[in-house]
Amino acid sequence: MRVFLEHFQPFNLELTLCCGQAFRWEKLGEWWYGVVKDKVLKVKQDGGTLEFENVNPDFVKEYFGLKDDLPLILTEIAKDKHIEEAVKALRGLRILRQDPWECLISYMCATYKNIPAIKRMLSNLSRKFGEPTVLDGYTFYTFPTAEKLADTSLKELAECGLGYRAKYISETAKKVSNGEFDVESLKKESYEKAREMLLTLKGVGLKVADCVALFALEKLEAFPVDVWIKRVILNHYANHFEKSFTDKVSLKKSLTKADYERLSFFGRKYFGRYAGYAQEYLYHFERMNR
DNA sequence: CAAGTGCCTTTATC
DNA sequence: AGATAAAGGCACT
Repeated sequence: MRVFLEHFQPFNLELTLCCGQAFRWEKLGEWWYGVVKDKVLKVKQDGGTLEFENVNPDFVKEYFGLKDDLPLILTEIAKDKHIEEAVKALRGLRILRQDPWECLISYMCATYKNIPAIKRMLSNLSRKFGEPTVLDGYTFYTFPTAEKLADTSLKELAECGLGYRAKYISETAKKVSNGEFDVESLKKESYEKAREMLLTLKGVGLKVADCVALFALEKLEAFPVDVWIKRVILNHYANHFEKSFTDKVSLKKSLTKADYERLSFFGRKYFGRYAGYAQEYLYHFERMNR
């Protein structure tokens, strides 16, 4: 099946899958393969056509953020020369609508890790505790359910390379599987409420909560601040803060809660209701330019 | 090649 | 409130 993209432009599949928001997509030959919920998706883009198999068109439009009015969003966030440059370079990058459970665990794994390491942890977890599905001769694994991870020993989790994250993930899996915590329902809540709820989980700080809000809960105003975004702000937006603040932030390697909130709040106010899009364009642009 | 630094941070403790 | 240390282990330089 295919979607003709004329009503969904701009869209760039490669950028959307490679910008570091999702960790389990791989390109095998001509096609991109990824597992979402219990399905293996197979996708490729030929210019103005998005071809896919194994899934219905509406799911594709939803998952790849094709329903977002990207021309409007890019116009709204293009507040200055620097982000204009990022938008120009990365036009077509969209925010995915990831599965909240998988996204939560993914970003809990992501703390203090680099992207290759995050990919390895998630691939280990899926291979060991997910369900295999074969497509085109390749074996893919669903992401393990909360029930499955709740029943997995800390030792087995640690063997996936999770380190100290294993106990937080185990604890969260238990809360989700026994119904004490409902990640899915946070989609219905406001950004503030969803964030507050996420922060009650151990292993979830401001950065992780903002990532889950943005990448899975449709809170496009969330503005996660990591080391890269901190760098962007110090290099291009320092004039929005007093010098004593930027000096302090650039000296210390980690952000205090208050520092984080200030930087994130700046992003939300300055870029507006689609600040999350601004964040992702700035993030990827900064990394691209090493 | 070795060794040091950095990593889409958070928690615990003071 | 804010500073500090610790927490896997791999990738990059």
